[in-house]
Amino acid sequence: MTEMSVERELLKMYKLMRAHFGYRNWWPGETSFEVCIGAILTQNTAWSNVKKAVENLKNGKLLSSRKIFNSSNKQLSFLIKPSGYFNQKARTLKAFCRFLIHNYNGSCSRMSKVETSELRNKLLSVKGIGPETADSILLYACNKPVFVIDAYTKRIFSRHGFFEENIKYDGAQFFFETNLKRDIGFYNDYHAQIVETGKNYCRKKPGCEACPLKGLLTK
DNA sequence: GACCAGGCACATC
DNA sequence: GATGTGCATGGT
Repeated sequence: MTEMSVERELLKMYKLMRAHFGYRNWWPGETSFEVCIGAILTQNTAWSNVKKAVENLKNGKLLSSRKIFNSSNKQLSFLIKPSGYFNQKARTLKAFCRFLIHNYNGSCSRMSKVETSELRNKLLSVKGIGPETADSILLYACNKPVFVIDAYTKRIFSRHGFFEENIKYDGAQFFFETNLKRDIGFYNDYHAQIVETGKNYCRKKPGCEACPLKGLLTK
């Protein structure tokens, strides 16, 4: 496939998903900070469970970088318990808040002023933040044009023949970022559409009958 | 009860 | 570089 036709195919897929699900208006969250917290809590976890954990943090008046940083591990892990992996995630939340406070005075908008690849490397240096979490924060909290890759992305686009399912994170990201115009709003909704498609129609035992991408399947 | 969910760090080969 | 394992809750 030529690069142009790859781009056309990717745009076609986006349009089909978008027509099916409508604009997703991602990421759920009232503030940039809440988006960051959600990005950490949703690691390998259903969003329905993350919502409960975030609600607990709100009700506990703990949804700020300094409050989280100063909370006890016991209190923090108890509040985020519904999202699973609560000990690990409590550590990661604190590490992120420490990072945010020490470098940007606790301000997400200040963090967002940092150049994209530099900020990505800094985020990746925080223990517990890997490529998907870093990119989710970059795109959805900091408004940077980075394409977020997840398990759904690899599954869907490998089934459609664009690459192998075991492709590396950075390889898949390079594929999308070189074939699609770098546009924050577009990347935002494209990833959201992928997640919606993956959740509903492209699980490991797929029920593809109603999938918006049905008919395009090549594998 | 098995399987999965908007991953990541670490050990081992 | 590839592969395996622990982390943990809640929905299907």
